[in-house]
Amino acid sequence: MSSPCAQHQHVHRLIQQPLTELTEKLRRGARKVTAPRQAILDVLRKHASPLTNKEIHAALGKEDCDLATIYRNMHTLELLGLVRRYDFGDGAARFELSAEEGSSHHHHLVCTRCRLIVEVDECFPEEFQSAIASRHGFTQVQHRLEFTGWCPKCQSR
Amino acid sequence: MSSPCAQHQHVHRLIQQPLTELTEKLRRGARKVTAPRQAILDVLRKHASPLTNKEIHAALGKEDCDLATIYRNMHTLELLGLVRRYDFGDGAARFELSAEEGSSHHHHLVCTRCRLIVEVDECFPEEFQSAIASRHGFTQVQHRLEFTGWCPKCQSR
DNA sequence: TTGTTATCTGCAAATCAATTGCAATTGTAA
DNA sequence: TTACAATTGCAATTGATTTGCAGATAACAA
Repeated sequence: MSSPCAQHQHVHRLIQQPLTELTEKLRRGARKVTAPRQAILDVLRKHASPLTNKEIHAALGKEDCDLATIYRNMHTLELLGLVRRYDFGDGAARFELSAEEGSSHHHHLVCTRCRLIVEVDECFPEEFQSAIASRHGFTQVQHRLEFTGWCPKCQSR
Repeated sequence: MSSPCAQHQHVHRLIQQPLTELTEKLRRGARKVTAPRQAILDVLRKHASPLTNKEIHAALGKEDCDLATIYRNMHTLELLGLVRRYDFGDGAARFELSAEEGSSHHHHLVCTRCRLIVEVDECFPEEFQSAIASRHGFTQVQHRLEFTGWCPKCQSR
């Protein structure tokens, strides 16, 4: 789990880019710290709501990269636990930095008319989840909780 | 909204097919009771887990209809509240009869390795949901709660 | 620095779920 | 039985996501 040769790696990193938890995780997973990956994570850091791959692509400025590269990287970043994937039911996956990377664990309230997304802190009780998991013999259980409705502006429609 | 001429309609229905809540709702929504719709609902009645459109299509026997017809009908049936749509994150929507149509309100625990689906009765507390809705000024708020993990058989993988 | 190598990237083509246009068919109400 | 809107089959299309492949590039050791 920890770096095998911290001193040597540290020197190396200082030369190339600032040491962050991000690069730490990438390297631990034998992944390269590439320009597209840093650019994608930068975009996510600057946005409060989860973004689609297309939105991420549009938000990349001079650090532009191929859309396919973004798709591939979102899988990688999700696998390494750097981003969290959401599906709000409109056909496009959305991503935001995972809890360990800035934002805290939370869920979303989505307006089904205008797609406004609001963060919600309420969460499904952990003890209930454990009970469900053990009752069915499941491990590695996580949950996904999403709220949908009409936001104030869309109610008169 | 209510039947304009209940007596006449009743006779009519008895001749064509048994009066059910299904046909009742279809007619209330000015929808026709067609063979594909009855066949789709029959398939859903016979299955415990939510099915994809493709699975429904495959399960239709002699009552086969075009896949596009199924897609169109799932929208209609969802709109009328006859079926409930789920998204377990593997790219294909799934459907099951809604609470009023046999099954009770519940959520799912899905194995991310073999796609085993188990029903879960635990639910997000109603009072919390109301609080969230009013705090953000939303109305028509519903929630989607899904659990994912590894089922007993897939844990050794 | 330099070389080696596995990982990445861009580009184009391919998938796959879901949607849509249109002409023919069918359920409903009168 | 008639009239008409709703529905269907079929083919073509859309839009998100994936994949094959050849040419870069980051990581690491010499």
